[in-house]
Amino acid sequence: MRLEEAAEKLKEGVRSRSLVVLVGSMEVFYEGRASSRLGEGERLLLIKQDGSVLVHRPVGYEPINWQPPGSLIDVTMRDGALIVEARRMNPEEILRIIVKMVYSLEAYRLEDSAEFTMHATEDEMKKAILLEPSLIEDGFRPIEDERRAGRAGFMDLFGVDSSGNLVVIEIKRRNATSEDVKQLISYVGEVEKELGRRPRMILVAPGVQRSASRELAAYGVEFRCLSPRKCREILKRGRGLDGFLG
Amino acid sequence: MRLEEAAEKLKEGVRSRSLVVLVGSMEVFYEGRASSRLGEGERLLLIKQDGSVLVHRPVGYEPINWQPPGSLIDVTMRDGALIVEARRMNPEEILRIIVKMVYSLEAYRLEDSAEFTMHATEDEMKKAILLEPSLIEDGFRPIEDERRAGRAGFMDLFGVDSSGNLVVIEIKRRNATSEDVKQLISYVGEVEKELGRRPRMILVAPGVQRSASRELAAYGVEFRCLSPRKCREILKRGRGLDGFLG
DNA sequence: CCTTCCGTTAGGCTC
DNA sequence: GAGCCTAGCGGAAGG
Repeated sequence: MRLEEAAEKLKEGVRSRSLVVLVGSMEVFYEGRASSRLGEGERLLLIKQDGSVLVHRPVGYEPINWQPPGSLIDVTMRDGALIVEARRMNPEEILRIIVKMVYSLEAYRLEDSAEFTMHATEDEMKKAILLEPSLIEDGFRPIEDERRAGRAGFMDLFGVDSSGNLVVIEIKRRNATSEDVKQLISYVGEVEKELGRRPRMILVAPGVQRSASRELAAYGVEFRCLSPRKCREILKRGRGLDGFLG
Repeated sequence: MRLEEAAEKLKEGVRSRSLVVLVGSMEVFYEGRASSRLGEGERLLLIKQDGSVLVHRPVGYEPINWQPPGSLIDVTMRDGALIVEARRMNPEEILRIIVKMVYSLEAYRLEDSAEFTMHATEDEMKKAILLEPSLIEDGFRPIEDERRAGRAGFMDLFGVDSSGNLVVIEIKRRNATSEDVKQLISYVGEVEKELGRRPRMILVAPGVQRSASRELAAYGVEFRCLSPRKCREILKRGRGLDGFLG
């Protein structure tokens, strides 16, 4: 496809807020928070309906260069070259793409209003524990959700065990880090200040990083192995029974 | 395009390790570390030469669903539906795309061996300071780059001031957090243990988060405002003069 | 292989 | 709007 023809099609696609898909050979320059240069090569250029711009190389998950939604897109021919510029302010950044050859260029008006749902988040792990407190241990009773721990922040879960001891629970959907242990300890410090009793500390996660496991022992923090996946199964079962979690 | 025809073209594209670009209507299911569902809608499906898979909605910088490089891709027709599955293990995850309609489907063998260069990273901030140590203060002399601070990790920069005091410098390309202050303090603790002298602590960043600014004062950490952009200008000037930084 | 840290992080949520 | 935190973070570097 001739570059002049491509320029017109690109302009029209951007003007009509279409999804523009261009495959061709191009150079890319970026200047803003950082700056980068990418020599000529064959790539995919994507301009979305909201002004997002993505330059994808033939490999890799991530775009090599991009501009986030809301960028102002400008298509021009200058000295026989097809130039696509995407600007944003705050921070002021510019992405300049010099298209040398166009193998394919199409614009689409796509309709996508479908709902996206994501499960097995940290929040769902908490819901599973509330549904089945014995996941922590027999006799555990949750008392408060997201209780404030002074200036340390909010505890994931606060409850009592079968002996009446206070229990502070920190939930992580990924392997626990020493940072998570510290966080739990800081909560417990606040609770002790406030209530005058030192609670048990339980870290709930699918696993523990090695560095964190040392600290668990050092600070007397207990660990319960629980994965998001298991929680999801529990919730599914729970929903199947009465569906009260919606 | 008929789904059967698309399936054949997809299979061939994946087999020949091409970049496959499909625009059409599809549902998406993901199950792995988390799980997600996305109802039918019009989207762009990208399958890269290295087994990366990206599903892009018409808006937004990020893919709504994806699979990283190295995924095993499987294209099948089942009950009249075109199904693309991308699996990975470790962690075990599966992405399933049910294609209902195909508006466009092309496969490309792209050649892209161009070099990518990026400037104004944290590393370049350090180079700027090494080039102009007075950015820290008059009389500052850098001694060591990435000096080990016991088990605390590696200091960004280690030097002495005009009075002969040791100076530990931590560089951040973004606003400094209280985490960064803690990191700096832990380095200094190790240095003090090792050398028996307590160094000055200087945090270099374009700004400080509010929470961190309290800690700066509390722990006697000094702050120098320096942005990646300014560093880039300094390096450019330095290169312009003699280009010895290559 | 695992751990740690950086990113033009982006995106979401709170204040 | 600014600040702060999380992510199916991804990716790189180091051990």
